Amino acid sequence: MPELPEVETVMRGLRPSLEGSILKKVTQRRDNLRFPLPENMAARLTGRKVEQLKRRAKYVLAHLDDEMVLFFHLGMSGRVTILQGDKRPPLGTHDHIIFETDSGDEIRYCDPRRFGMMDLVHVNDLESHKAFKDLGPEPLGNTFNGPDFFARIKSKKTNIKATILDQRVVAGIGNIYACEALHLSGISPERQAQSLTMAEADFLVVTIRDVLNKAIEAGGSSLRDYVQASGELGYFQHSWSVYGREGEACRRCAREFDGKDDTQFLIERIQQNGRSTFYCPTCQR
DNA sequence: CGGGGACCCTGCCCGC
DNA sequence: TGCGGGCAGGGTCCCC
Repeated sequence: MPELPEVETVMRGLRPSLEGSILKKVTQRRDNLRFPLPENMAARLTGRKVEQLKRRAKYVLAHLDDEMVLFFHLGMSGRVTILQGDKRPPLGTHDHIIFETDSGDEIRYCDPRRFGMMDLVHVNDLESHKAFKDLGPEPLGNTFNGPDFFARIKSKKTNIKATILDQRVVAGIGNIYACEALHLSGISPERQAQSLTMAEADFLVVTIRDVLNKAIEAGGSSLRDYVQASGELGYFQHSWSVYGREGEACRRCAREFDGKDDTQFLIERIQQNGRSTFYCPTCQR
């Protein structure tokens, strides 16, 4: 689930509990996720103060007071839960790492499939780390823009869907928002990336930003409820335009063909590079 | 090098 | 009710 907007929401949700707090106790319940966890991670983190939380692509980074940076990725099934006060349900099988702060908050990192990862590196080694060295621009930052994006894709023969999922091209987009952005922009996921015109590339950049920003807003608005209710971050309700809507009427066509029978404009599902793509063959060209 | 497929792991849902 | 198959929002590696 966690794509850029969800990871941003998780990071923002963690800030009140972690920024400026001291990690009083860290419990590590297994020695690996997708990759081995850092040697003696719990001991190395205990007593450290978290100075600042940041996000890069789909990673949350915690800058510590000893020039080290703790960072994690949620993979497909990772979740973070904040527990406060007396409400402390028993640990589940997949609660792998638990952080307790000096103000009494408990943060649980849970990941059933263990496609997530966590690592601890010196701040000077961050950019050269395997996780970050090949990442493309942040889609919501200034370096992701029409001209640069167009230049990056102009020689790519692969389809545009796989291209915007490629973290080296632009960082943080996952399967849902790739489908959503292409739908909103009216571009077929099957188009070769190099076939996009400058105007189309430019518009796709705008729609990617738009889709991500709106999702972050939606996450932010449900975040307060989530933190208070269950403490669980990152999973909020959403109504997608195309994702998961195979066989249903295209909302974009329904708008454009207002008054006509919109049941003929149905969302289809295809496989691209081993993953499902949802799109409307009528309005995505 | 670019591109596509296999793979890592668990849970869930569906059809039989 | 049990079981097998397919599917899931991730990234990495390996081979062509």
